[in-house]
Amino acid sequence: MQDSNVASIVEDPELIAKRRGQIVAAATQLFAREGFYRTTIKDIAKLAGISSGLVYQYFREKEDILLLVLLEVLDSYSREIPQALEGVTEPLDRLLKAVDAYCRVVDRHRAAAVLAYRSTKSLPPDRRRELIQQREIETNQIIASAVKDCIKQGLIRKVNVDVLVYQIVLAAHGWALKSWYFKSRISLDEFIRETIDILLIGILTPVGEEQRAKQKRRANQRGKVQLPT
Amino acid sequence: MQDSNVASIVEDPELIAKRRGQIVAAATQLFAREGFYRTTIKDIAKLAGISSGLVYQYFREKEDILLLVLLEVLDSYSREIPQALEGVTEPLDRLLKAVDAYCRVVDRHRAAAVLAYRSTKSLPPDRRRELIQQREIETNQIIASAVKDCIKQGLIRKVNVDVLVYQIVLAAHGWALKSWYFKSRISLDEFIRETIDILLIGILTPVGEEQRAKQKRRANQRGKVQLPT
Amino acid sequence: MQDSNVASIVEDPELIAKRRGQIVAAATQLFAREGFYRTTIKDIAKLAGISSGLVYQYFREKEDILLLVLLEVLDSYSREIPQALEGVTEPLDRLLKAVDAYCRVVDRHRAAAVLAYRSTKSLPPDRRRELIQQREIETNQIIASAVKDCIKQGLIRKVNVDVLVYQIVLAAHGWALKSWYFKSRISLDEFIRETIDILLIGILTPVGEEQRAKQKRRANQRGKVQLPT
Amino acid sequence: MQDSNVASIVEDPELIAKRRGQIVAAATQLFAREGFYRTTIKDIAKLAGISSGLVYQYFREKEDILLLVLLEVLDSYSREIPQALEGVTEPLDRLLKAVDAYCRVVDRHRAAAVLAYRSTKSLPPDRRRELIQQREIETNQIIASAVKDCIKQGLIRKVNVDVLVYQIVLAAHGWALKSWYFKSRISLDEFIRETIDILLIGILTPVGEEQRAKQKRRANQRGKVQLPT
DNA sequence: AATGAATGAGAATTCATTCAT
DNA sequence: GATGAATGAATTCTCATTCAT
Repeated sequence: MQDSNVASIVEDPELIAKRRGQIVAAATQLFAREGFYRTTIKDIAKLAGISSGLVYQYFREKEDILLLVLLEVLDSYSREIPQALEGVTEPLDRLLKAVDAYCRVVDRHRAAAVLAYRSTKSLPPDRRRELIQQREIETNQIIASAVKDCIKQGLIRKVNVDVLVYQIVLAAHGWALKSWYFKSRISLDEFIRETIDILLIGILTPVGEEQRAKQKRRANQRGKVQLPT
Repeated sequence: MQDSNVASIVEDPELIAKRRGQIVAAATQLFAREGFYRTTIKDIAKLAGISSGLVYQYFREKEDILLLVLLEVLDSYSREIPQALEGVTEPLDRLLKAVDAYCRVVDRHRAAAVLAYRSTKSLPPDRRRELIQQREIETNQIIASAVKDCIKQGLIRKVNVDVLVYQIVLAAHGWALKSWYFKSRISLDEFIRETIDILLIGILTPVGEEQRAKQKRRANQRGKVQLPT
Repeated sequence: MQDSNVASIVEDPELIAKRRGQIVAAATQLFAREGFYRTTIKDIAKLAGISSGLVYQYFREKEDILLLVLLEVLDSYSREIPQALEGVTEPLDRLLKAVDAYCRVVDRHRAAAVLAYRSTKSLPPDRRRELIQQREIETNQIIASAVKDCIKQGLIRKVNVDVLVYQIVLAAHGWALKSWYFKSRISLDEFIRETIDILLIGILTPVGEEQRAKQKRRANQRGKVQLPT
Repeated sequence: MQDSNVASIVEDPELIAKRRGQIVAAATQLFAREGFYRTTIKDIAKLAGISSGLVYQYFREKEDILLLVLLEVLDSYSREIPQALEGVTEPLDRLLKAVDAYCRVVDRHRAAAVLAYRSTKSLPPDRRRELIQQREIETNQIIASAVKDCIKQGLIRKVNVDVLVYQIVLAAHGWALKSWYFKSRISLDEFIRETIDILLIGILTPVGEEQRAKQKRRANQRGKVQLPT
């Protein structure tokens, strides 16, 4: 549990790490289940097995807990995805593996992932929100650089990287955000497979030259689309 | 403003519609800007130009207002998208138009769209959340049926409809959810174009037979992907 | 109960006056008995016969109550002393009457008078403290102008007005501040009589010329003292 | 630092004296600047250079610190005034010197002097307050006996000793209590001179027999005043 | 003796909700 | 129907005091 601008009264770094760990773990659970405002400091303290006053030895205010909870989520992304990519060298393999890993991290931290969408606004709008956004951008870099490598090697088309990256990210988050829907309909493995399938080769059917040209024209009216010939 | 299981003390349906309209409009604005918990009934009443007591003649409790606000957002989708599709008959055209329309509706109600992600959990978990989810499923049907039509006519591949629909939906919502990122980087038109581009034809480069086979094999390891031959 | 920069949520001035009156009366009693910090809002509300929440419809924070309580005390001085002087025209008579009246006001508001000494520091140091001090200076003007009139007419010596006025004021306040001492030893009437006695003619014995000169010389060593010849 | 009924866990009297000295010195500073309730044990401990837990080895509770702080202030009076009187034998000289010394002690301990007025009520009303009052009475004895000596020797009139003593004491304290007023208007030396001037010979102008008789009559109506003939 | 982490009672303040007018 | 004053439960945060080390 890094400090991240969050002040603590206690000095001992080990103790800080331990206590903050307890508190953040409890808070993550409760924030995810009940939401930030419905969760009281007393609830958090009780679940963490400490007194409510002690929370304030490690966090200046309730919102600081939320901050660390959210940073934890983001950190779990930028920790676990690179880890999954270790040893994978082929650019396209790396990209696919990254998508796969992202979805699986989200799945593992499902509640926390949703939390990030729900509660970021509960932070005061100052540098703390920026902290979160900065972290999100950093995490996205992992995906982005995999995408760029693929483009560089001509493995994927020259698409807009920002849009593609967020398409991937949102799809992954979607597994958590819409788990109420997917849960009973599809497994994580299938979800990942289908998502990659669509992303990689699109949805259009392969068509004869004539058809394709027609399709292409129609699609091109919508904008930049350059169907492969 | 339909009643939607939300009880009111006042009888006159016209008055109910008018007052609820005022209140929901004010609440939408404030919930979007400040969040559900930070917004007080007094704030809403003041912005709506009525007294705080009067709110309770039209809503049993604060959460009922949120419910209507969220239903309003969802309704704006299922109202405006079909409207945009009027007169468009070709299935693929309809699908592309639907995506386009969805993104534009989200753009218009940006704050409200984000609100749906942030505040749904503020509703008690009972039938009210189901109400929202039911409505979301209904809205998604519009996209889903366009997809299915395309598949039926062989215009797009047999992809998993649920996954594709949510991919589209999340991409559209992404425009609002990540507007802090896109705002300074890309226009709505570009965003829509790029999104459709990726969805339609995927990201892989068109390759010679040999290459493609190799790619395909690799991709297939990841799951179902069946690259077109 | 004038507003004095203290904000209220309620608009109706009559109601404000009534409620603030209740609250300030209760608070005065409790602050005097228990001190500012030992007194809780709940205590005040209960004694005032209202709910604790209602207090915050008429005062923004606890310290605002203290402010009004203190201003009330000071106002009682500047209201009651001039009233006692009505019809008294002879300057010396006015001065003596003023001293007498001051002591009696202090006696009547004994607890509140002490409160002013105890709790002014509990106010935030900004303009609120200045407000109190400004008011004190204004009240002292009543005494000061009586003193000046006497001097102008040659009824009393040219003493330092500031010092004299505070001597009078402190003596009057002393009746409250040291009531634990005086209570069992002397009556208010006696106290006033003795105080005026000392102030008017000092404490030195009338002495023969020679003695007096010696005394005078000794006294003069201490400073400005100019014994009358 | 005498024990004064204040219990300590530590045995070694020297250590007790040293630690209590540190704590009381720090507390005096903080109480004076921030007030009793605004000052925390942690603040005191930090300023005293010890841990907060250690405070409770030398004081049973926070109020015990206040008690010692206040006793310290009172002791500084009864220590420094007699010291200033050393070698002064003439009764009137002693009285004047006592007044002078009192004002100067108050000036030196200005913050602490005010503290006594502000915080005595923060003590529980039991024997501890009595302890303070007893000490105050003792200090006043120094002034009182000087006054009595003067009266005995016919140097000053037979005025009410209690009233006169408190008049002197309050005037001296006034220098601290109203320093916000005097600070910019008068020096300590002037203040002392003027105060003594008024006390010694009163404020009435010396007048011809006829005038004086009139004045006397008027003054006498107010009470006991017996103008010297 | 000393430290400082831990406790938990307590207090100010807010605000959804009710109710008299 | 409408108003807005009144209620009181609930929550955050502070800090005196205790206690394990």
